[in-house]
Amino acid sequence: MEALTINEAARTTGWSPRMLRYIERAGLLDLRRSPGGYRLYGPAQLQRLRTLRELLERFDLALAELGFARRLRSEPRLARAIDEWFEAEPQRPDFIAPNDWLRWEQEKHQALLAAANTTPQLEAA
Amino acid sequence: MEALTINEAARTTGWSPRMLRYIERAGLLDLRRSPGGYRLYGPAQLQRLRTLRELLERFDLALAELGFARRLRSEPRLARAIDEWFEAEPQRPDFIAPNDWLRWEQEKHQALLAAANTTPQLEAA
DNA sequence: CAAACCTTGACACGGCTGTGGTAAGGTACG
DNA sequence: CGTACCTTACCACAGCCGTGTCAAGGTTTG
Repeated sequence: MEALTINEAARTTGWSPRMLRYIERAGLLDLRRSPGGYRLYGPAQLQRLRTLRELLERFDLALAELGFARRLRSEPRLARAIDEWFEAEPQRPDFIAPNDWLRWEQEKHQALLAAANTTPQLEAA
Repeated sequence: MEALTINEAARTTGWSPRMLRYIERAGLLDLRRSPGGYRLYGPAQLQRLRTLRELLERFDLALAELGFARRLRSEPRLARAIDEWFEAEPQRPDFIAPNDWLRWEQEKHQALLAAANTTPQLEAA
């Protein structure tokens, strides 16, 4: 049969079955299905799921953000419009503002980390 | 004085003062400040705010998404990592899945539109 | 100095994200 | 055919986004 069903895939990738369905729905992974409709996970999909996990963790990304990245690649007009907006008017309000946004991003992270620290955090069994 | 304070800027851009502060905080607009700390909006900033509004409407974007786009431009490693992820394994699970994700995106939009239709929707005065 | 305006910080609220459940019903396979 | 597994659909819930509003206190300017 050479392809895993959802629970098996869940076990070998670390995602919950629930999330595997969610990820498919979010357009981040296409799967084939068995004649009866079962999701089938082949080696490529499994690999993709593992790297997905790494990617999200490494950069603290959300699935929705990847979804947006995906949209950027599939809508060149959108990508161009955004580029133009950022490019326009070097944003210098006479005094270059010290990266206030970095602080803002970091606050978010700190909140997350604080929450994570109080959580038991299951290590790989 | 040649620079507007927040309420004046709000009136001429269509954003609420609240949102102007939010936009600054989200890192989408840098401003200079008066000696006393008042936000000062010059012509460049006002223009930027107007085009921002257009951009969001035209592509149905969220501020957070622009924030992410900004992050993409300022973190090349991140951008590369994401590119690689999407590039890897042409995602063909043997049968190319009919764009399920398009439907998913459209559902979101439909919900939004439905909501918008029941809303009075203020035309440019 | 006083009136009008600004600042930050907080509470509030609906809507979406990311998760976890559970129920009702179909599939796989010994 | 029965058991174990899968599917979709829905409820739930914390946390963040986009907004509004209000309070306490500083700034501007006549």
